[in-house]
Amino acid sequence: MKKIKAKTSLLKIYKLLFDEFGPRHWWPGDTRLEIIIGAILTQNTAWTNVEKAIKNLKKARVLNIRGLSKIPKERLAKLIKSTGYYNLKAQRVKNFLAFLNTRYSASLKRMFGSETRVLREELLNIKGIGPETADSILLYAGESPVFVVDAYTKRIFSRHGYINKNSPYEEVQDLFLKNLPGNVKLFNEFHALIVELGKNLCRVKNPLCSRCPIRRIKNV
DNA sequence: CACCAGGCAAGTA
DNA sequence: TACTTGCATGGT
Repeated sequence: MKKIKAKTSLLKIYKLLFDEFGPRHWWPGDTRLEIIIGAILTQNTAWTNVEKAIKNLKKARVLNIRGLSKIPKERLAKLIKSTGYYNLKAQRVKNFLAFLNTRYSASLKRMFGSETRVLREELLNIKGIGPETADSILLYAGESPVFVVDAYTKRIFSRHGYINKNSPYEEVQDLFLKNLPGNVKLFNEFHALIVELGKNLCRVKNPLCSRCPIRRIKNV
């Protein structure tokens, strides 16, 4: 009977990544609204392209609830052009503001005062906000203990045998929720570290990528 | 030149 | 249910 070693705990992996990359200081953004808009704009897009758009919105003085509510969609699209999919994203930003204005009478404070599970469902009902964007909003703007799953999370943790590569979003999320303390700061940093790892080391298809920090613990 | 980037929705089979 | 495709600019 061969002994099967337990997998390295997620908390150990977190510590390993933190030692490797250090604090990521997420989410970059001055206000909750800026974080929310950034979450929409960064969909399938490099963050550097989002920074330009955020700067444009600030310069045009529309990065606030009233400004984004009133600005014509066409003008908004021009301001966020650098993020790609600009027509689509302009509509998505508009969709969020319409929701915020009608459901929570234009108050982020009231919105985040809502119960997390309820608010998550409401956000998912907005056209253009899927699970990753909704959870990013809840964690980084709302500071709720929600774990954000992205393509890197699935790729890395399926490659290392923690999940199947085609596991649905909520199943991957549960792995982290059930094996980590529900701590906002931890969830914040862990997701950011996973993105950093994905960007730097795990792009190759080879599952035995020797430079991967996770591999430094045997049998991970 | 090809490929990817902190996805999502709608359409097809 | 499980793929596929449109969306589109900017960096490497």
